[in-house]
Amino acid sequence: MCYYVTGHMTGHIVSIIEFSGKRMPKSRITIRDVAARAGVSHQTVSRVINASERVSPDTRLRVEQAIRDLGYAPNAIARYMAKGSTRTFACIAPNLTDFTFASIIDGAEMKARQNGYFLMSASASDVDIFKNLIVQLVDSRRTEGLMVINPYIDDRHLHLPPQVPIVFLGACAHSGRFNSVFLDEEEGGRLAVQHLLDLNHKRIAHITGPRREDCTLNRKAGYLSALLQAEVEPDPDLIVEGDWSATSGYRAVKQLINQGQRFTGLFAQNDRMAVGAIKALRESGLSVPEDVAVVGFDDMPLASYFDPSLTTIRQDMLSLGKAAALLLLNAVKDPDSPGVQQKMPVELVIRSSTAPNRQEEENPD
Amino acid sequence: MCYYVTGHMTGHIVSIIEFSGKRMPKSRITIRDVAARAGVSHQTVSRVINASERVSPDTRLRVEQAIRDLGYAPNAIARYMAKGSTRTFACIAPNLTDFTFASIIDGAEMKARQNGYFLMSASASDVDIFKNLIVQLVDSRRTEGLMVINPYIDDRHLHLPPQVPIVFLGACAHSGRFNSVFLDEEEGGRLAVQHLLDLNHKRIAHITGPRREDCTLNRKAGYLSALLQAEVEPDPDLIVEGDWSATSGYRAVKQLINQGQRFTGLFAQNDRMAVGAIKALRESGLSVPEDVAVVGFDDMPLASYFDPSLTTIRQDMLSLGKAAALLLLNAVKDPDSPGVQQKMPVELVIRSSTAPNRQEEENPD
DNA sequence: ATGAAAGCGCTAACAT
DNA sequence: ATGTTAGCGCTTTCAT
Repeated sequence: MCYYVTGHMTGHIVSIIEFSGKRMPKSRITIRDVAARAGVSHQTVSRVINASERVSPDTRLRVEQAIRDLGYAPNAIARYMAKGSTRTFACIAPNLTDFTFASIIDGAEMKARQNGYFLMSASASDVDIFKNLIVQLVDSRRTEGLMVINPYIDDRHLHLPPQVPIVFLGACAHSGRFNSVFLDEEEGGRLAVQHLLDLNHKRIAHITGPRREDCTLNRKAGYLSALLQAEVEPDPDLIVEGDWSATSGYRAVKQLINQGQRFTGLFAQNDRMAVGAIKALRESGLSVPEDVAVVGFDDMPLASYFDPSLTTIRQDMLSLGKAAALLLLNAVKDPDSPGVQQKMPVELVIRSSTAPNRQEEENPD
Repeated sequence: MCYYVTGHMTGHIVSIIEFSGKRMPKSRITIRDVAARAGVSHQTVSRVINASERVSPDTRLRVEQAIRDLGYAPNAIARYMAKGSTRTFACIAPNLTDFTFASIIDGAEMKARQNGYFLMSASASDVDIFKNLIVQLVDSRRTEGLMVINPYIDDRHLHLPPQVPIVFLGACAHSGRFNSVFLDEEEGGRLAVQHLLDLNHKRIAHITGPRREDCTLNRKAGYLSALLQAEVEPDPDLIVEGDWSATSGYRAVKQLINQGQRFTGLFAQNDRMAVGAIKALRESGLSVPEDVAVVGFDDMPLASYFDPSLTTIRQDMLSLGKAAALLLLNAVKDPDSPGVQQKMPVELVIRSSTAPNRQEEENPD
């Protein structure tokens, strides 16, 4: 039951309703109010709410009662101002909508909260925004630790502040000053290509991410390493650079086909490009996996619902986020602890884009 | 170039690197340090950093120089402690990974930041976590405003605090105390079904979301309204409840088919269920759109890359988030302002799941 | 076991 | 135009 008056189709402000049931008078119940009511000093109240040592069971009860009576809740700002700690971490990502980023943030937020920390997340599409965020978040001491997702997509890693512990996500830190949590990208590439080799493919095309990103290089290293090990000569003409978008995967395949390249296997560095590639292959009259077997990377949501369902490399982004939060928590506890580089495992998920008629093992959603 | 030592396959901590380039000595440069160096009172420094009124150009320069020399940055906590304002909003969603939620958060964060506010986001999978978050965020005055995504998925809307302005996202507030920003769900349902009717379908199946959610009811109202207007008698047997997951869409269709229901059109209340439904249809030997035309809802990422590409209802979640942030900003400025209910437009996107051989208008990624 | 005093870093309200 | 005095709501000494 909605009280708004209509105005549909055009969208936008529809109606304004009764008075806003005026909010409470900025409830300013402080530790002193509680103290007064309990007939103790404000300090005793402080001791009680800090679950601290020596308070007589009797007064503790009285104070607790007063707290309940007054509906008192400690002011976190004042508290952390006195302590000099905000119990807040921040996470900066290129955007918040990419599901891998979102999963990382979700995981990190959970783990942080379990430990009494909050997480502010912000998106920085370019370096200027990033620099600005650093000032707002770190220089002004709003946060005690920083998570940076994809620090190497541009020069942002050159603008990191010295005051707080930092953890990189999705890339191994090039300097020991920082912590990092990242996937075993190379192993992922290797698993993907090994799988294609096992299916007897020799000419395996490769669509990479943007050249400058670490992750691109590492996945490609895995690709090369698998070929090498199988004694298959890599063909540079089969490697095309994309930009992670489905469209770029589509274009990459069109390009390969226009160039007359022959290949029966294809490894795309993410699922979106793989999906775009499959579309282009079909448009060219090639069927997947019969003519070309395709492997992606990410195991994105609904990867098993594409046609054909996607063989891909699976990772646990939630764990990545949790691990990052944990590193930050440790670094806050022990500021002189060394940077830790933590590599997370990946896993091959075989579906129909490489294995026709294979019984799907599950349909994650 | 990573300095870590190997340890691949198994994952987890890989190596520990050189000393952490010890962080700066908790730089505690305050307004008074600056004042001393500039030879003025701390209050004058405060005036300068607040870009405020009367400071002589001369002293202003001196102060600014001192700030630069010392690398001073104002402490946001202290500042907001003195002012009683944290310049922070919070957003609570069922999870952070759903792309619609993530888009809302991204949009809200941008708009908030443009206006000097930060956004903490947190996921609350159940009511207990939600209640706990309210205490941590609102009662302890960490935040000045609250965004709640999907407040009606459970009883969480009954636990909203009175101290701060609140905006609901994805559902119209049942009470005027709250603001809300929501889609024109009913219009979406109508557009979807009208489209199917226009294609001459009469027997149109409907897969809904969970019964208790507002959004489910509203989309269904649109379905019914379109049928009614076309003088097609709704058949309750064609309506099946899902849970938004692709699997539930799959099951819904299996159920309809097992019951021997006949239908040539299908409207699923979100794209994931639509995708699941299509899979089930195909397994039953029915082709889409020839035997059954399918419409989804959301225009999720890669919706145009499924096979067939998905006809669906598009919305602008980023704008939804921005609008919500704006409402909060207004409410903070003017605490006695009434609750605003803002309805956002939706749009039909026609692709091949209803229109065979249609030239795709674009391939969003 | 409890209280009093000082201060976290800043801003607001009065001085001058 | 600039300085002085009080806090914001809490925690941390240090007394008692």
